Amino acid sequence: MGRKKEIIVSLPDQAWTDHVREGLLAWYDQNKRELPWRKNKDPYRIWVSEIMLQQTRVDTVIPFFERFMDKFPDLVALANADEEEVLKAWEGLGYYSRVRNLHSAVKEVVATYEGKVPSTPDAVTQLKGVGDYTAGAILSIAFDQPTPAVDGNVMRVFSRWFALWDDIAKLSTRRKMEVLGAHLVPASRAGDFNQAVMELGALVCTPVNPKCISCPVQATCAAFDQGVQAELPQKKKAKPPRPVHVSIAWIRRGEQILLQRRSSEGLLAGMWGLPTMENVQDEVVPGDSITPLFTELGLFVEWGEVLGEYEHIFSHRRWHIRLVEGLIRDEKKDLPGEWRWINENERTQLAFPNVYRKAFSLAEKRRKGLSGIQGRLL
DNA sequence: CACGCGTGGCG
DNA sequence: TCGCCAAGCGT
Repeated sequence: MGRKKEIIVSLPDQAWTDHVREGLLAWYDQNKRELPWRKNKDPYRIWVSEIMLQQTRVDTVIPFFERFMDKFPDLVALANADEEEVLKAWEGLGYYSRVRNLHSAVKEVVATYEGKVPSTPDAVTQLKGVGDYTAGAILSIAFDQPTPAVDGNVMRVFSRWFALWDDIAKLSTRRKMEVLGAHLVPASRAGDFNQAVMELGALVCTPVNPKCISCPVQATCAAFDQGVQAELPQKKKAKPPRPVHVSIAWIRRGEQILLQRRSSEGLLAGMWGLPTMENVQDEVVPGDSITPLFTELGLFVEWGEVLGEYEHIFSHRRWHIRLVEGLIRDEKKDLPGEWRWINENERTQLAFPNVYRKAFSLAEKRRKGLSGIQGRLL
């Protein structure tokens, strides 16, 4: 009563384990990709790469990682950087709280651990943004500790290898996989072994059309033996993104544009953007209305023409966007800090998520397009 | 446990 | 074209 649910998982015997470790490590030595974070075992570089790789493909991460390392070559450089500069380096990579957590954790390492990434499970896991997987990856890859590192790849590989039908979206399933991983990971080359399983998942044991024909563990794969590799892993389907109607305001004052820094919590936290309103499209009528949002700012805005409409899909929201010109009629007071008038040069210093970069290009294209049409008509 | 949190690539 | 996904974490 009151104790944790026991994890039941049958473990392979020692001879089998020794054998598959050898095979997998040999395959890894022959087939591993040369990746920028594999050049050395600097815990800082491993850490940054693991944060970037969360829910993100290797090919997407590579250029971001290179630029990030040029800008912040070591942990102290990152700790001393301004948050704006750090966010700018993450611009376009998504899941922006990752980098704010990383920045905060790196400062913590400077303050508490003399700038050295801690190497105990408790200390690493306590770092902001570092969960069980990332802790295991850092400890095994950078510090050669025989810790499991169970991510989506590993769960897919294990699900097939051992024919496990548990839903991998469940926490209890991941715990089970961690028990397996802890059993399989060798005392030496722990990091290579963990990366070998992930590399196998990325290159061979892929989500669709796994390349079983060239798989180094085919002979011991339960799913292949039963012909069920296409049905594994079991995973509950994600809910589709919820549609939302959003109005985005393009408000100019001479050469300047009105920008708003988004809240430090929630969607696109801490990023800069254009003034954005949900579910007010009916109120955005060219020629008349003034929204309450701008009234509070002492800003009197008349809606102008609709510059364009587009859609932007987040993981959980589908924004149906109407980009509307706003015409400043009067200004009463100074703007609060999260609001700024910015010209085009200053804009390049700030970090914007893609949804607003699309708005910029649409607004600017639209301006050129209009003058082009006018030129022809007149 | 379920949900919030981005983006780009691929079949 | 579009649904599905990819090296998760915080709450």
